[in-house]
Amino acid sequence: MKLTDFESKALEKIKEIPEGKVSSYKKLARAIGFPEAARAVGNALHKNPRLIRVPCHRIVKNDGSLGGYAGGAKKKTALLKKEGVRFEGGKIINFKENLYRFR
DNA sequence: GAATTGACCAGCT
DNA sequence: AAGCTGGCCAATT
Repeated sequence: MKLTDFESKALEKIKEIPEGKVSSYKKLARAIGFPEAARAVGNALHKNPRLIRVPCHRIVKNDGSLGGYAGGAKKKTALLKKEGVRFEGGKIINFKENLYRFR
């Protein structure tokens, strides 16, 4: 199954996120070139090429909430926790500090 | 090719 | 502060 340009770009951008950092769908979309395509980005990740191919668990909502995960939100939280991101009630505590900015 | 869907976002109530 | 509505985008049916 081939990926579309949009998905490819999104995945590439996500790939460059370092461990322990997170980003939002909106910012990722903006990095790609579609500042208002957060929804499309989320969708691209939802029908992920293969789970684990890209650190999609490092992408959360713009508000700091978890959002969703193809393998289960639980897994997502666990992974992030393992990487050093702290959560509280399903939301990131120092979201801003763990936020990775694309260039 | 049109309509529906979905891991979102911002604004309003 | 929490919940609802409308709006944007690409992929799928």
